[in-house]
Formats: sequence, structure tokens, C-alpha cells
Amino acid sequence: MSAVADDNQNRVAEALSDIDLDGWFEAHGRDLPWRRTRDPWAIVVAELMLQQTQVARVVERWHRFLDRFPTHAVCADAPVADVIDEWSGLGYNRRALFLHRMATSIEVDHGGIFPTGRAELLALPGIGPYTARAIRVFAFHKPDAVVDTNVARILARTGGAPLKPAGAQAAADAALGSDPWKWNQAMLDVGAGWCTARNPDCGTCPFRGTCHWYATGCAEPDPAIGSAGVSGRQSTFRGSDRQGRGRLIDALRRSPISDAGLAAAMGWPNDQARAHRVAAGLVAEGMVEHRDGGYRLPTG
DNA sequence: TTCCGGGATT
DNA sequence: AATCCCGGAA
Repeated sequence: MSAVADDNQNRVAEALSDIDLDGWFEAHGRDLPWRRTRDPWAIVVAELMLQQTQVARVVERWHRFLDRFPTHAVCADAPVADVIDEWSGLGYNRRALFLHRMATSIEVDHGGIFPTGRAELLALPGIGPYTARAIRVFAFHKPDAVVDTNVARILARTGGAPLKPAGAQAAADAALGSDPWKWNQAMLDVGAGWCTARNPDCGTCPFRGTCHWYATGCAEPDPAIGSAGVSGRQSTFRGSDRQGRGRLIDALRRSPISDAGLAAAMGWPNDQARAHRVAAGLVAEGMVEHRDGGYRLPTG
């Protein structure tokens, strides 16, 4: 934690520390399948999926993915195309690529042993500050506090004011309870089910007695808006490069596409230039191969 | 029909 | 700061 914690961080830590989150979790926490394992591979697969897909739909896909790639070694030995294929419908397909590269790195760089250090985890493809801490606490019971957008929203609201980037993580670190696993899972559940972005359920929230925003009658503006780590608005999907990329990857899951068929596959039959530009980006990322006059998913 | 969520990367 | 995906809610 920061040595120069400001008043807002201190308010957050006090507001959170007054609550028995472990007890709350026992009574109200969600019983999710990835909470029944401590296998780091199973947990990292869940965390990557949860970065982009809602819990209800991840459950089935998590089981299916692990049936096909039960260990990082199995995943590393499989063609990248198989992992991208299994990712179908989940969105943000490059995370399938990251998962395959991660599995390979664990084999090649870590002797097949899943690393536990924050720096080693951060160096793995697709793992950032949140996921590194999530692996450490959910697989290895290390005393880390995770800050995703849900937790960041709780921090800002309980303190009653927006936090700066360093302040959000520091406040969570300072508030971390004696059972880090339960504390973090409880925070994620409160953020997802009570302290929601729209229409928060303050009446039954475990923090209603200590939340500074609730004490003000939830006065506008919502302190979570613009606070560090809280996601904001996003660009439209319709007509975006992302949409064309998604269409191409989906087409390539079925069969290779010739240069001549590229624009149509991406949904831009009248814009060859755009199709080839966006496809070139996918090639550069390693999501797609271009050879023999066509595009295909990478086999390596 | 538009809006919303979600962390990592460049 | 912008980009990356898709389904479900509003």
C-alpha cells in the first residue's frame, strides 16, 4: 500500500473493513464451478473468459474448454487453430491466442510449473494487473486484492469520491481481509450483484451501513463515474473493424478463405482496401496466416 | 434500435 | 487513448 494514502483511501479502507465479508460470502456468495478448484490452469481459463463474457454463459464454455484442453500442456501441444476454434462465440478471439502462448510459455520458460510470482505472471501473454492477482489469490491463496471494474466501483462509492489510479489498488490492498480468497470473491459478488453500475441494490448491500455515497442518498454525480479502474463508454460495434475481424475469424473456423473471397467474408464486399488492411492486422497479430493466395487459422 | 459489460495490449 | 467481440438488457 502507498505510504502517502490520502483521506479518501482511508475512508474506503475503513468502510470496507467494518464489514464481515467472509461471513457475508458464506451466506450470499455465488457457487461458481471455478471456485471449486485451485488448479491454476482451470482458474486462468475462467479468468480470461470472464474478462469478456457474462458468468451465465461462461459456465458451460469453461467446462467444454477444459474437457478439450484439461492442462496447459495439452493446450500447448494443440494447434493454435484448435484453441481459436474452441473460443467460438466468446468474443475477443485474440485471448484464445494469448491462452495458447501462455500455455507454451509455461512449458518453455517455467519448466511446466505454473508461476506464482506477480512479475512472472504479468509477463505471461494476456495477463495484466487484475488477472495476475486473481491467479495468485484464487489458485494460490496469496494475500492480493483484485481490482476489476466492479471492485473499483465499490471502492469509489464506499469512499464517496473518485479515486486516482494508484489509489484504487492501494485502497483495496489496505482493506483486504484475513481470508484473501473469500474477501476477493465476496467483493466480486457485491460488485456484480449489488453495487451495479445502474440501479444498485443498496437496500440489501452489505456495505449500506458504512458506504459514504449511500449516506448522502446516492447524490449525483455517482463517484464511480470517472474513478480509476471503472470502465466507461465504448465505441459502437456495428460497422467497426472489430465486427469484420470477428466475421473473418468465424469464417476461417470453417475453412480457409481465398484473397478474392476476403472482402465478402468480412462483410465489406465493396471495400477491398479495408478488408485487406484489417486482415493484415490479424496476420501481424498472429491470429491469421496468409499464404498460397488465401487466409487460414494458424496451425502452429 | 441502442446501450452495456469486461481487462489487456499497443 | 484507442482497440478488441458478442450476446443480452434496456
